[in-house]
Amino acid sequence: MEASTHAAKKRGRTKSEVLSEFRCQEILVAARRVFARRGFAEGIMDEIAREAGIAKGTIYLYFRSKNEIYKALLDHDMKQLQQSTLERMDSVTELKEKIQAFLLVRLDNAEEKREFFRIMDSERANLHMTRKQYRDFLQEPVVRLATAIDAAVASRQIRKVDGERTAWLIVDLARGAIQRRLLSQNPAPAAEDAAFLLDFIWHSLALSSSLAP
Amino acid sequence: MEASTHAAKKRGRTKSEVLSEFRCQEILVAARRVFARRGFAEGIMDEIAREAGIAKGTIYLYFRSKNEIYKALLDHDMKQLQQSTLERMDSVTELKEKIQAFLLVRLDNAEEKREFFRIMDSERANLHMTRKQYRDFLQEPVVRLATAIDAAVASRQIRKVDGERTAWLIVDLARGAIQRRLLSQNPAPAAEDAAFLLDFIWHSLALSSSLAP
Amino acid sequence: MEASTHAAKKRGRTKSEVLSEFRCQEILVAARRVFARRGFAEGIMDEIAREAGIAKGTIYLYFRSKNEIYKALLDHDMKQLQQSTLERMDSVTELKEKIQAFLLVRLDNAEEKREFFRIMDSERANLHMTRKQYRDFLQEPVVRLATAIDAAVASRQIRKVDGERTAWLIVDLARGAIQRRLLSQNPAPAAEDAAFLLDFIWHSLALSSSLAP
Amino acid sequence: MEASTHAAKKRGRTKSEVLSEFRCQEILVAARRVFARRGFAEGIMDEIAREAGIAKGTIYLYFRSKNEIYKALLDHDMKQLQQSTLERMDSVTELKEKIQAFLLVRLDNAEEKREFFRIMDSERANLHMTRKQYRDFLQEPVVRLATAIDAAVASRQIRKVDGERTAWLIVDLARGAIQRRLLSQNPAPAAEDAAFLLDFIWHSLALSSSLAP
DNA sequence: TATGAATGAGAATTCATTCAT
DNA sequence: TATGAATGAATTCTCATTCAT
Repeated sequence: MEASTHAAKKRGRTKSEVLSEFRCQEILVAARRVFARRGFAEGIMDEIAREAGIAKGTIYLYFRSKNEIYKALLDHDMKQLQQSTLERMDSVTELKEKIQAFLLVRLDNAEEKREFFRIMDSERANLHMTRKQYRDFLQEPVVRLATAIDAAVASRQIRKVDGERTAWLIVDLARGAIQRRLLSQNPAPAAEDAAFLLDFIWHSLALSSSLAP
Repeated sequence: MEASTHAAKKRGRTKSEVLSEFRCQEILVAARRVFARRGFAEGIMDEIAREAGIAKGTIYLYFRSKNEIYKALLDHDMKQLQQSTLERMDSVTELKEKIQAFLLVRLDNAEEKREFFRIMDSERANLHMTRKQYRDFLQEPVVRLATAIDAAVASRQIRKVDGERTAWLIVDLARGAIQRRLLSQNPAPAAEDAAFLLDFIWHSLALSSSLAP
Repeated sequence: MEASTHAAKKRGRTKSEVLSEFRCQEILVAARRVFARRGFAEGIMDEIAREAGIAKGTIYLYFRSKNEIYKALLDHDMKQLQQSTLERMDSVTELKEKIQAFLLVRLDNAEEKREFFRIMDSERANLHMTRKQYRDFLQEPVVRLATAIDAAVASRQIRKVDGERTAWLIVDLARGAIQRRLLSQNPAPAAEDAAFLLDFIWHSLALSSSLAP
Repeated sequence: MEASTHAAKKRGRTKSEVLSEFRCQEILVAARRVFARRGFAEGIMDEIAREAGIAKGTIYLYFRSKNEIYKALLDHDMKQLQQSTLERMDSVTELKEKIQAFLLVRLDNAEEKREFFRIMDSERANLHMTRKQYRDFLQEPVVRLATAIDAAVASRQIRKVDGERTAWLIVDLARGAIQRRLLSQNPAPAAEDAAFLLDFIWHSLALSSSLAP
């Protein structure tokens, strides 16, 4: 895959290679819509084919089975979300900014990719991914957050907390916010939700709060 | 079982009513296991029957359809979780205690009822419940938390926050913790996770923390 | 059957014999209603049981199977219709009266026994009776009619026609009239339909009509 | 078949349309046989598939359900009988000829289409057609007969009778004759039965018969 | 004898996958 | 490569019949 992409850039891929990749994308786009609408079991191949504007049989030239499509879809979308999350996080330096970047990119994405998030929450997503896959998907941004938190602790910017565990809490808060946004008819602007979360989180991490007993 | 039959006779239920209810329970127990394993869609009825040790046709004496079972199951388990959550929360008075009660009861339950939580996270749970039902299910404890938070704000026990929004965050944190516990092989004791969450939340709510910019 | 009935008249049947026959009748009455409503395939045993006010299992103490009930029902009702038809026909002497008697008894019966007539027209009635049974059922009145027609021909009361064939036509006319009555919402009085048929038939049989070419 | 395919190309149907229609016909032919044999209720779809030499699933590419097939079948065959009946009746002018045409076409058809007539007599035919549909099916030829009868009355060709009622009698006679022919092993030639019926009818309608009291 | 819960074979229908064109 | 008709295993649900009480 990488090889052919690379070669293609240099001298133009063969027509059929381009076409082939294009078809794959078309199918995944259609499948994403259909799975998001119908779930997995009812996500019928006929409907994917119709939505992609090709014949049912054609799908099998590009994917071995319905399962395969599902997995490819999950993999593709997870990787993409992963990547844009990391990019945005790496573009800032301060912990608070990193947390904000994380929250914003997740909430924004959920807006654009309702479909993906529906799928991610679905039963099949669980059945199709191993636990390991699922953790890995979440892991990478958690590691960045954790590292940044640990650094902030070390430099006394925030109170002493366990970096990894805290990072997971941030992920949970983002996830919950997204789910509520998906369920609600007229969600508040993403930025507002993000701000509220950041405020909550930052208050918790702040130094020297004088707590009630 | 015998005990309950005995009790039933006193309160006037006929033997067959008791038996009938017992069968219903048996079926629901089996269904819970199977749905948690397989999700909603695949070859379920045969498996539920096998798991319950009865014939397929028998199921239809007690439930009109597969859907019906699913809904009964959701309804039953949600109500039970609801009830035990509210009981524990109502048994204490301070906000911090209420939050702690909420967290503990959710985490404990998740331990006992892995299956229910798997189902609750599944796609079908969303398809089968109206949004309203789903919100209502979460709502009640949220309302209690929100009320308690607002009261604590009023009496200057904690800083000024929006009660309802904050309550939802607490729910999200609990949910996330549960999911991670379900995925992990050897989760930490529930009490420990609860303590960590409570600490995080309470730091955030505390009065007069001096924040970094 | 005859034997036991006879004995019973003399010294009272045993209680259980009476009860048993009573149950049989109850079941047949219920079955007639249900079959007429639902046809055979959908004529569910549960419904018959409910309609008869007994338990489903009980039916099987009196009839070997659903088929058996159906056949018993057909047999019983056919015999009864047969008998009342013959009685009425035998109570008069003239051909015209006999035809009239036949028509009236059929149309009247259809009124009372819509249910039986619905069943008789149903697919199962055909599948359950051999052709022979079915002909036999119709045959007996046909024989009487045919004999009377032949006699009337011999005595020059009517023109020369084939008795048996003509008898069948009369049966057909009665059957058609009944079917139309069953389909119509407000059928005319049975006597009126019968009069119209008799008029039609009698004009056909009359002597020395001067026909158009 | 080839011929029709060829013709189709001229008139612009695609090959697949022709094929599709052909499959539909195949299925209907098979269904007609099976329904005539078994009635509507029992294990039909497998048998239709076997009889048509295709897989069960294939049927559902052409018909939405078993019911649909039944209705299509009824509709098709009724329309066809209707049409040939009317054609034959319209090709002659005299009442007597019209009656004869009606009788002949019905009896002839019954010969060719035993199966259709079995179905028409079955319980499901009644359940599937509204009363209105059923009457309409019979109605059209009845209207023609009735009109012709009324005209013949007006022109003093026959005695004064109610056109419509009399027309129904003719239909009943044809129906009865057909049923008897279907039940009998060696029925007389259709023409002979038709002649006998016509004779009976015509004697009844004739002018100035001097009736016995 | 009477019951009605339990049974399980069998029905219609769906849909992922194959394959001839 | 692309098609979409054909396939048939798998699924849910029904209901005549049995059987323990």
